[in-house]
Amino acid sequence: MKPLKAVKLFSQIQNGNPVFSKSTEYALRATIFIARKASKEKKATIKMVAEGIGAPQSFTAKILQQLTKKNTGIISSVTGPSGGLYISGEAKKRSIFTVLELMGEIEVIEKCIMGLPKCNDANPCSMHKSYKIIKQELLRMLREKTIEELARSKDAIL
Amino acid sequence: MKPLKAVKLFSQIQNGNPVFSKSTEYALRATIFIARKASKEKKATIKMVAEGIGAPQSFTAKILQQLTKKNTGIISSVTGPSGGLYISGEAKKRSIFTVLELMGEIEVIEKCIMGLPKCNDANPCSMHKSYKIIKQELLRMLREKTIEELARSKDAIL
DNA sequence: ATAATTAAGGATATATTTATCCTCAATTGT
DNA sequence: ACAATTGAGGATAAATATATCCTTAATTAT
Repeated sequence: MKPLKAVKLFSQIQNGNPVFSKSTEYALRATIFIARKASKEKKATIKMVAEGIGAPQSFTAKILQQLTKKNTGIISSVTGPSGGLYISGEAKKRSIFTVLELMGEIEVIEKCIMGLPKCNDANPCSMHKSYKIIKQELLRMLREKTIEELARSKDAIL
Repeated sequence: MKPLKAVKLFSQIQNGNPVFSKSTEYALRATIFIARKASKEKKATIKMVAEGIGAPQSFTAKILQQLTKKNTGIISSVTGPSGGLYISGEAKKRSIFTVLELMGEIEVIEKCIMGLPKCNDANPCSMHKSYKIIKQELLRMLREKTIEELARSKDAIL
C-alpha cells in the first residue's frame, strides 16, 4: 500500500480547516503569551500580543474580546494608559479547556466525527466507539493542562 | 469552577469548524455507504448516495470526484446507464486513513495544535508533547480501521 | 479639565469553504 | 447509429470564517 497524495491541487475542493479554527489557535497562543509575559503590574498591549504570537493585530483584538467577557473571561483587560491585558493568578490555575470552551471548540470535539447529528452512545455511527476513546483522552488532557503549566515551559516556542 | 458557556452569541466571531471539514465528513459517510450498499454488480448512483448520507447531491458529486481520481481513488465509478459508484474488494481492505489522506485531512492532523508553523519535536510548542500522544493514537486508529470493517457494522446508523 | 493611551465594539472587506447549476463525455441498450 | 442514463468537470453563487478599519468608551497622567 503506497502512500497517497491529497488531490487538493486537482480539485476545486479545498480542505484547509485546521483541527481547531484559526481563531482558536490564536486564542491559545494569546493566552499562553499573556500568561507568560504579562502581569497585573506589567500588562501586555494587544499590539505586543499580536506581534508575539504572529497574528494580525485587529483580529487578535477581536479574539481577546471573547476571552475577556465579564463573568466568563479568563483574561483581564484594562483600558487607558498603562492598560492592557493580563491573567490573574487565579485564572492561571484554570485549564486550557476553559479557553477552548470559550471559543466554542469543546462542543465541536464532542460532535460525531462524521457529522451525523443523530449519532450518540445508544445510536452510534460505525466510528463512534473508536473515536470516543480518542476524544476522551483529548478532553482529559485539555482539562489537566493548566494555563500556568503551559506558561511555565519557557523553553517552548509558545 | 463552574462550567462556562461559549460566548459565540455575543460575538462576531463564530467557530463552526467541525473537527474534520464538512467535505471530509461527507467523504467518510459516502465511502461507508457505498461500501455497504453497492457492489460492482449493483452500483449506487450519486443521487442514492447523497440521499443515503443526508448530503447535498451536487456537493456529494464533487467530493466523490476526489475519491475516484485515477491512481489514487479508492472508489470506482462508471458512467452511463446502470453506471454509478462502488468499491472493489481490494479497496475495501484499505483503511479509512486513505480517505482522510485523499481529503487532505492527515496533514491537518499532523500540524501543530496551535498552528505554529515552526513547531516540531526539536522545537516544540508547550502543548506539543501532550498533543503528540493523542495525535498518534488517532492516526493509529485511522490506519487500523478498514472500510470493510466499518461497512460491516450494519447496526450502526452509518 | 485636557490630552494621551488603550481596549471595546460596530461596520465592512476579503478569503475560503460549501453548495448549486449547467454542459460535456462516457457508457449502455435498442 | 441513436437515444437515454450516468458521472466528470467548469463556472458561479451562497455561506461562513478571517481580517481590517474606524469610532467610542474608559482610564491615566499632566
